[in-house]
Amino acid sequence: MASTAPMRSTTRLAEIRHTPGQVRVIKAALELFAEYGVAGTSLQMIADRMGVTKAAVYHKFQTKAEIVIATADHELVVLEEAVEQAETAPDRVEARRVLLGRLIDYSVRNRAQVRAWQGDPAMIRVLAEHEPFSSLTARIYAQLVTEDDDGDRRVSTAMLAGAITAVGQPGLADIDDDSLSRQVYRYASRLLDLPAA
Amino acid sequence: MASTAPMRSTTRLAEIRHTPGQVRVIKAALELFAEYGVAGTSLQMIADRMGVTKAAVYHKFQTKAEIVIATADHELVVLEEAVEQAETAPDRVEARRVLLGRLIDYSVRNRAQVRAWQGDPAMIRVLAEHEPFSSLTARIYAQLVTEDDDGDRRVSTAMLAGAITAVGQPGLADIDDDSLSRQVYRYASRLLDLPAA
DNA sequence: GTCTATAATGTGATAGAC
DNA sequence: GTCTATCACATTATAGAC
Repeated sequence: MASTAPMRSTTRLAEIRHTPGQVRVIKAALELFAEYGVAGTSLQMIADRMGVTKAAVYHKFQTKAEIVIATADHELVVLEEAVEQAETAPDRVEARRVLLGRLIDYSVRNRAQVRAWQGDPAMIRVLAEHEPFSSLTARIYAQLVTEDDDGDRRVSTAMLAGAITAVGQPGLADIDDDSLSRQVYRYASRLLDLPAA
Repeated sequence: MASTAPMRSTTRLAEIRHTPGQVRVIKAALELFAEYGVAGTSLQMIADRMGVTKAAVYHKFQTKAEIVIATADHELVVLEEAVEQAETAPDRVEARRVLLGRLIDYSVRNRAQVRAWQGDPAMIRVLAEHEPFSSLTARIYAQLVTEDDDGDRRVSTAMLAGAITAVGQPGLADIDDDSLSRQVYRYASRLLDLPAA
């Protein structure tokens, strides 16, 4: 938050490095996870989409869990940047505006992935034991929810998260990114009692 | 809707009958789907939870897809009743109030399942080809979205669906059903421009 | 880095006895 | 209704050649 020391993750996601070969695996895996879910995606499917064999994939990552974590780390870098920017904002309201705007922007521009992700039990299971993720989540919530909040803001924040990730619904596919972002931001501001932008 | 003929599903979900043995499979499957996702749940896991063998499960349902559909049908009966009630409401606003209230009530009281379900690619894949489900979805949206709506209400309705299903988030587990329902209803009313109850 | 080949196990599904 | 036993195949993962 703006007024207290930011909670630093022990590992900064942006510092995690992947080889070009690993990034190719990550991109293929991300598409498939969005389409079939983590549990519904096999290493054979990843290999097929890359046009190589399973053994070639295993050369870059030793287990499937590692691939899941790598895809998460790769995507969450954007959210890490967003929360870091919010943590330097001059006041709480501005911090929330910045963070909210970037969360929505990211979600809209990665609709399919965001939708598939959140709620995927296999992904949740892996991320729950992944320190950088829990740390990042805590930082985001620290910006959006004040410590003395009653149930109200906790509920509205949870609903906000659900509402934002709803941008991936098939029925909204024809709405362009900018227009959708603007509308989502407006409704999200209502939920958080923020003045509309 | 109140003013036009309701779109009838070719099959009424409430008329689908399951044997007691089938219902036991459905209950076990629902728990496991919520915990591991559809793709992450094997027939062996279902059998283990029931304390029987796989063959005993196959005696009640011939394929895994049938189990998935049966769990959906079993749960969606409640939503079918809700939309049927809304369709007999005297006007649109009242219809929306009724439907929204029942959707929220159902979601809150079945938090874990609702959260796991929506967004599970394997579930979506099966339901997409399942006529009673697409028919039911169409009826619900017909109540919540008017035909001449611009993007605005489509977006707010999508966000609403996401927001409601967010009640399953772990951080809200300590909030009791009634209190959570009330708060969600209040925020949901804002999104739909309904007068607060 | 990528391949073929293979191991060990899990999967959906079936046959037939009780 | 439930069981044991089994099938054909998919799965994660490894070994070793090129």
